[in-house]
Amino acid sequence: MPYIASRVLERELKKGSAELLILSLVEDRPRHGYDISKLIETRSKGALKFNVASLYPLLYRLEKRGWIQGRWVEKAGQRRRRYYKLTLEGKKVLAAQRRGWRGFVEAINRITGMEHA
Amino acid sequence: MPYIASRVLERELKKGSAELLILSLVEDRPRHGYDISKLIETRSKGALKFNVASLYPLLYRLEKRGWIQGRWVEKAGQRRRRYYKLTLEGKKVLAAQRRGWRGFVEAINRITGMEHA
DNA sequence: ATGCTATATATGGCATTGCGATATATTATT
DNA sequence: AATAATATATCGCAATGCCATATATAGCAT
Repeated sequence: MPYIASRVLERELKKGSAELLILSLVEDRPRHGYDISKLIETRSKGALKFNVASLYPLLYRLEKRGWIQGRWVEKAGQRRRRYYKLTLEGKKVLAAQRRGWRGFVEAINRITGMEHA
Repeated sequence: MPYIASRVLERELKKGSAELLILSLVEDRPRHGYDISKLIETRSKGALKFNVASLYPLLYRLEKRGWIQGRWVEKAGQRRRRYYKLTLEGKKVLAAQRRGWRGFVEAINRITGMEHA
């Protein structure tokens, strides 16, 4: 029963940054859930992997809060997709979350002695 | 009912990095719980605040895993304190967690477009 | 035909766990 | 006498991440 610490850390950390990730990814263009999950995997080079059982409920929560707005898109020969776009309110939240993220990283680095990271 | 996004983010993120913070703080010298909680507050300039109802159970968990080792220190005119020191196993875990943290930050920055942060 | 993989969304339910609230104990300050 | 700071401890609720599973479509291999 080896305890793989860094993997645990990453799994735990992903939770808190999930909103920031999603909001960032729908910033430039509307995206559907599966697209978001794949983007997170590829852009992080496999370091982060979003479980769909976490992703979809989170998308619903963000939409309920009015940070993203979804609409169904039907296309022949394709399963229907729900594309989410960032709302005006969402833009403000994203800006705040980016500030929060930066401040948080600085705080952690200060405490753990990783200034130069 | 204003939704303070960055505060939510920080609270959520703190969870995952809690182990890294504690292990880092007992790296140079043994420290007791209250000391650790105060250090996190001061070194982060108030950005991070550890709830004691989270801190103490976490210390027990880390000790149970063998990453830190505690011992009671009694001193006249003082409430008894439990000083935790980093074990050999803990040192390895801390190194792995630091690598994990760095990789995680890089992954997030890549995904959210904050390379230059 | 059949099975497997990728795409795409959805959810029941369990297990984890963060934290508000509260408690106990000692010392110093007002 | 009351309050604040130091120091550790825990009950119990609420939040939520994810395993497992389900549904539906399309492409490709066997």
